[in-house]
Amino acid sequence: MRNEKIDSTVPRPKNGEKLPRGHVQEHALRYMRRGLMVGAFLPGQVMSLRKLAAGLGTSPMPVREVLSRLVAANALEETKGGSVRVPRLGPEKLNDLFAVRETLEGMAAEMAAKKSTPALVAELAAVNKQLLTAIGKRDILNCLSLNQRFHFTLYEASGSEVLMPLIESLWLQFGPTMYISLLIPSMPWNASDHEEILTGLKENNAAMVKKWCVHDIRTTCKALLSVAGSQGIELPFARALEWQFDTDN
Amino acid sequence: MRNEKIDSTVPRPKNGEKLPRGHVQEHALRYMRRGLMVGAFLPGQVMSLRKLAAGLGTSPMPVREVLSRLVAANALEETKGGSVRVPRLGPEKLNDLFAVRETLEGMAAEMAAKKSTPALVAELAAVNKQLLTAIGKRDILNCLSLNQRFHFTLYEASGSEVLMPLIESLWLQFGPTMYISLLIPSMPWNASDHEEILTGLKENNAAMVKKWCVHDIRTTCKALLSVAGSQGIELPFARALEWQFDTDN
DNA sequence: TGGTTGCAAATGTGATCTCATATTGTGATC
DNA sequence: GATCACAATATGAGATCACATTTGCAACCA
Repeated sequence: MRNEKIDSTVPRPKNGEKLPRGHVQEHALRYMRRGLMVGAFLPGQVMSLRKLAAGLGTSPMPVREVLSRLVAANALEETKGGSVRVPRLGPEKLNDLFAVRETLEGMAAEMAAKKSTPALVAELAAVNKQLLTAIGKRDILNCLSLNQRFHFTLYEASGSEVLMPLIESLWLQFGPTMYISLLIPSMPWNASDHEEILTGLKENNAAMVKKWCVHDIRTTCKALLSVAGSQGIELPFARALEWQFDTDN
Repeated sequence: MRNEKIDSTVPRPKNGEKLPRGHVQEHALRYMRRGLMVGAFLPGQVMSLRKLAAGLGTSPMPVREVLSRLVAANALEETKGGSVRVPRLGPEKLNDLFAVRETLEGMAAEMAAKKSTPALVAELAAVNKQLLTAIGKRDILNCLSLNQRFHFTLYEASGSEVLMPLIESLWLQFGPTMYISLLIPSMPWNASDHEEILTGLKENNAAMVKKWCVHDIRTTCKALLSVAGSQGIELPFARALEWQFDTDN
């Protein structure tokens, strides 16, 4: 993953080429989701419709639709004035969120384990190897990205079209808070749970996979809570942050 | 609940009165959600942006935003042409959906039981009494509505702001299919599980509440599967149905 | 100096318009 | 009579506009 400056402008058709229907919206949605997941938008930050549209080089129209979807997915919340902002998660809601994560992702992990294939194990092992490398290099952004890829690859293997959107909604909710909070202390990254998950998959031990997946989630929750203030994550230098990220997913 | 013909027109301010911000959208959203829950929209039916807007007496704009949200909540799916339609649920997805229901709603029921109050039990008992009356009168529409109120009242008591939206998303997904399928046979309505839930609440037995809540869901799933074809619910007379419903929720 | 009021910029909402595309209906052809 | 092509219509996406409300800021008063 290259952390090069994003070209937020919507890719236009080169010269008289076809442009797919709903192309702008799709791009805007990816941009927003990626931004939320990678910490480009801070908890509490209000998103201006017009500014976002200007940043993307489009009219406010597609952005409105995208923001609506994100509000519906609880990734954003609307203020009394109709604006939307990134939710600030207090400890109690963080606990709620991660309790549901344990339930839902534990279920997905168990389902995935029951239909595991050598190909899946190989892919997960490869991702985890990259993750270990990123950890070794203290490359936090890649740690987060690869950790997400590991989990989602596993959950996708469950084959449930119902579970995935729900899990994605949860990740979008805690994403901004997590990605910001992990910048404060030097997070002691640890992929040992992932190794246990891989072992469980190889042994076709669904219960073991579920157990360590839940353990991984619980560990993450504790880490987040240890740095989360009562009013959610607060960063004195938050405003100074301006993440640059790319949109390839 | 009165099943009078809905006045789909957006309520306008009487005479120079204040009109709340986002009033039209809110009305449209309620209209759509209600319609999905009460079987006004059939699985497979495509929703035309302009027709819906015309029916509501507004411009397509608010409707677009509402449809976006419903798509994000997986209550609607978009066709290749960009239109949206009510999803048709096959048996496998129905199973998926109800497996997640068991997990999520079982969790909510358990949480609710742990913080149950006499007031909650009284309210649930009252709703269930109405439900029994509706069953006795073979008032299917009220059965569905009251059954929903029973479950949601229970889940709300869990106090989880994370769980509720997810559960609502699930209900919106199977709502149309369920409300249509229950019109085919004379469904043997049975609220005995609800009685067990009430007993469990009174005895502060969270495990019992969860157990019977899951049992209730599983029973519903079996009933749905028994009438669902391989391509989702099919009704020869589907097109002839035109439900009239009111929007008070 | 602290709180309040008033004005101006910014913002979201809803409507209207254009355009490219998808859908549908009709007619010609095999 | 069925199929395919083409035209007419319908539809969604995106842009632009108008307006009421909210927000932010600054001047002003206590």
